[in-house]
Amino acid sequence: MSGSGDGTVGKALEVLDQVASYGRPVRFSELLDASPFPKATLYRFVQTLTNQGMLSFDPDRAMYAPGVRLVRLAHAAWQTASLAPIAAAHIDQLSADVGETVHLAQLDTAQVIYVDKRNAAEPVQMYSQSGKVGPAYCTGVGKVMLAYLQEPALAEVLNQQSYHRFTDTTHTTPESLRAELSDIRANGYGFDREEHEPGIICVALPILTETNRVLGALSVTSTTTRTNLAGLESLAPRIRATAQAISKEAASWHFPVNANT
Amino acid sequence: MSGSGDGTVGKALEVLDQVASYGRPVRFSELLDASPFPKATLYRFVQTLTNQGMLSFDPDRAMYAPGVRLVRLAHAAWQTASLAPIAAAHIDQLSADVGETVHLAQLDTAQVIYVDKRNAAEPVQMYSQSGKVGPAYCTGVGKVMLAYLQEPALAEVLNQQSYHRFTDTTHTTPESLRAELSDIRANGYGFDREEHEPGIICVALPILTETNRVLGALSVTSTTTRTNLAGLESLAPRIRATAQAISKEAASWHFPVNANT
DNA sequence: CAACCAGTCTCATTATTTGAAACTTGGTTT
DNA sequence: AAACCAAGTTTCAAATAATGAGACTGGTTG
Repeated sequence: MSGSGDGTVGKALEVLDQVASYGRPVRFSELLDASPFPKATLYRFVQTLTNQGMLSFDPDRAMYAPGVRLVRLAHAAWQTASLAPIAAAHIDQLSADVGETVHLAQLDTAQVIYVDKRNAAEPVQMYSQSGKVGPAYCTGVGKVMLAYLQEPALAEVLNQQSYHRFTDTTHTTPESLRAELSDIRANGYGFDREEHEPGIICVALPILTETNRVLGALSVTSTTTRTNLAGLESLAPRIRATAQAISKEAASWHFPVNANT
Repeated sequence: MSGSGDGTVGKALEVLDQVASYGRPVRFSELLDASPFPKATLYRFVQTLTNQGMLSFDPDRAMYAPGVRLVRLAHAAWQTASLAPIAAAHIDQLSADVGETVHLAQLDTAQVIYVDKRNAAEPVQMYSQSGKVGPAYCTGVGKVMLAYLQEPALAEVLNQQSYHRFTDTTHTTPESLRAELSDIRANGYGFDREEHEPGIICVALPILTETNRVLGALSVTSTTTRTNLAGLESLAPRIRATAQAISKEAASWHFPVNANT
């Protein structure tokens, strides 16, 4: 009942995603080869998106790329809908205190989107860092967000995971993942046990509303050469304080809904 | 023949823009009041966009905001279609050399989008800076980009400007603007003569392809208390060098279009 | 409890999307 | 220079999806 199937708009956005997925300008024919749509249909979508500014077309090379209008829209999204502006000061502090890399992530349907990051060494967030995506089933931030999803949605999201085995600790079935999710709910935090990349471990905590809806997640990442899970676990209370501060600020932040007229 | 009129997709994107324009979460009824669409139609658009992840809906407050999917798409756009990644090193250098604020902008139909910025004092680009928009007719970067637009498009873009008088040097008619555009073509650079904000002046140069298509623009901004137009004019050759370096790099950057199969 | 309002849903009508196929363009082969 | 080929563009009747007035629902107000 969802996925990529609502009407013409859904199909057009599917095309947009496809173009974005190449990470470089693409030819029409390349898109066509990989597209479920017939030539004329795909062509019309690409035309429409282009003259809407969602795609840009380089006439010299006959190639399409994501358009600048997206940059404008994303600015609005990042400012309004992401936790990043609220969280910025808090994660600065957190990163300074723990001396490790901090990630701030949100859930986009079945994927994790990193909306901000603090590198312990080089404490500067760069635009190009925001917007990166990752799998939900094998990252710390992904799992803690899944753990607090409500049931109709959770089942669907679990189905959409790829369960690709990156390392030998990666979850490869919805069942084993589900089991860990209830552990996470019990503890209030979760780990990445080198499930995505060997040598990389993290602790993650969810950022929840008062009604326990998931807003996002925080993680502190390190390597097995510098610390271990117990070491990271000891940071959980400190991270929780940050998560709660962010949540509290988010609750009071929504624009004053002033009385009508 | 253009504007916001292509089919269902165009209308849906119009709604998306509308939501983004508030800069805060909005109620359905607020959107409805300001919308050309009838209730049921607007409702369907908002639903579709929401379950596509282009909008997010906060069920606690019954409000819509731009969705995180946009952040993901914009990452791709910024990386692939904007000059920012290519230009970064060049504008670092430029900003250091001239000791003033440098802007990198691109044209989104009729508006200017700032895709990167270097502040002389605090030399760090922040995500939240990228994506800001401004008027084309009264900014340095805007005018130099308009100056190199080809005629069918130029006429249309000139029509879409608001010609709001911000200061007493602001252009208020397409004609006076057109006149300045030909000066700009003659010189190869343009100024902002306090047209947007009193006390703020800048020099701007276009970034062009070999075929003279507009890729973007660079500007160096200062204040009337620190310098004057002549002072800024003397920086033009230095800025041109940067613009050319960026253009050259952009030309060779497009992904190697490797032979098929 | 009646009136009201925001938000949601229905369904016959209407307009738009669809896509096979034909055409155009520009480059390459024989 | 004719024939060929691949990429991109346009056409048009049939199929499908969008439209929007109005009905419905659930919560709030006087």
